[in-house]
Amino acid sequence: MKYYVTTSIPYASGNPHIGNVIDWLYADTIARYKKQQGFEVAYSAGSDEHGSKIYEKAQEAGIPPEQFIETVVPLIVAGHKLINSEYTHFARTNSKQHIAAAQKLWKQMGDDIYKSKYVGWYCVGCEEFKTETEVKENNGVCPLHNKPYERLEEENYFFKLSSYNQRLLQLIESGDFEVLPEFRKTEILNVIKTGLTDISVSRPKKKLPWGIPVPGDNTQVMYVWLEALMNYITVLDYPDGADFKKFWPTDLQIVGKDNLRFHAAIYPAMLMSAGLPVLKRLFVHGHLTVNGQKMSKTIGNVVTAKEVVDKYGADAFRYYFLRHVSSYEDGDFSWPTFEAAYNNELANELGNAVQRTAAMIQRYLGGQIGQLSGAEHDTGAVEQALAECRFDRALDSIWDKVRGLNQYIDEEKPWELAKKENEKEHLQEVLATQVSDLLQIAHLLTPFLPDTAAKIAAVFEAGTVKPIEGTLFPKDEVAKSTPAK
RNA sequence: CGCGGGGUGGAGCAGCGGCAGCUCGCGUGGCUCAUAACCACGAGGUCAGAGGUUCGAGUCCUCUCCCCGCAACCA
Repeated sequence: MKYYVTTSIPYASGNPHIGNVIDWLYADTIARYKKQQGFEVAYSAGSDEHGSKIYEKAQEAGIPPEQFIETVVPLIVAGHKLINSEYTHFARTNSKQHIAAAQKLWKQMGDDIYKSKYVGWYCVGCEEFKTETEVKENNGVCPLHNKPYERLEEENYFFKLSSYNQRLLQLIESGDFEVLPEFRKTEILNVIKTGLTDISVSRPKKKLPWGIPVPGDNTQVMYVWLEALMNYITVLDYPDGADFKKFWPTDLQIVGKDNLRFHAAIYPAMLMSAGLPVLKRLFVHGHLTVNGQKMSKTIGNVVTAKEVVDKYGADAFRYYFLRHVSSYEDGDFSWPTFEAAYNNELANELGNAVQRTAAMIQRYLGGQIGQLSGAEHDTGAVEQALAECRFDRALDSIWDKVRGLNQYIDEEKPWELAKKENEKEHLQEVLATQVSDLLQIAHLLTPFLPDTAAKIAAVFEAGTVKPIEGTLFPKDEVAKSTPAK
């Protein structure tokens, strides 16, 4: 039983965006879940290291692009560490392995790639082609350079995407390639139905020196996104590597909604063209807003994963973004909402349930838990939610259990049982049920909040209560260190 | 008529044909094992608007208004 989950790789031009981090969070949660279920799991992350933006940034910094990307990759790696994202494979598109494999794939696509001329509006000042709309909006004159756009021809390689229309429709409609959520499937089907056109997949090397050379034509380099999409394959050491043979095809690809077209249309077409099995499933998540606004440097509302993790820890970060950011739609972050979730749910409901249970066992039973009830737990709701990538719902239903436990404690009133000599046995049963519930909760929580789950399990696992040093989700500390905003 | 999402108590959301529900916040009460935590009860909604289908509509259909996102080879 193998499971391969892949995440879109961020462009290595600077610090990773919190949107990238959310990608990893979903992937990591699924990876841990599948591992828990006994699957052998591969989880790939990486960095996209070619293209004009990186080339320009490197020039600005006065260093060669090879060197520039080495300054960015550690930031991406650090981003994973920050939130406890444990990828098994890391794709670097400037690695020898990737370059060689990408060229192999290009050749594998055979006649689907052909040379043709691209004709468009070009601004000599900007040194780039402009879209029809942009040209129209500016009345045919580039506002930056105050020069009219020129009609220009350029030789490019093209990918015969148009010939995959029918096969893509069939693949997606049949569910052989599943697109989640349903409305994204509708969306991409509409796009495909209006007709996909062939797309340019290379650029003249003169204009874009930083890329992978087209095999057999060193005047052209591959378009960045084309070879970037190949990372999911090349990272497994395509075509002969053991990992490729074991893990391909991808079971679940995770992308943001901005990437829908690339990953739901172009990418599967490329795979078909190269004669490879198509990925099985694509999960498209939404974007994040801050205080209801799009995150933007201009507005100045950019929130980084680091700020949040530094203050509250990786598990609190994971908790908020998995539960309170909608898995399907766009989600919002704000400090007050985050802090409310932290205090009410993590500290008061979960943390306190652990604490009161541990304290009562120490006080009433001398720390000895005794016989656990072998009560059956219903985990169907969590499994169902995860099967649909509804991380938010999955945590909702785990929290139903947390609340249920607190209610149970209040109904049974162990502190009263403790006063009655003839209720000793009943008391032990009640407390054992609490422990069994908490162990169950910890088990369910493992993929979502790995550290927290391990801490809870450690308190009760041994049969004797081993209190946590400090507190799960300390409230006071946080209140002190974060004055009201 | 480019494509998609959304408009439900103060806030955030669920419900998608059968008594309007959840969390937060607010009010009242209970409890004392616990991280000033926990539990119960309550107030608060003409489900964006109009029309239609139906025994019955947030829920289906039509139209309108208002938000948001995506796309238009330029990853």
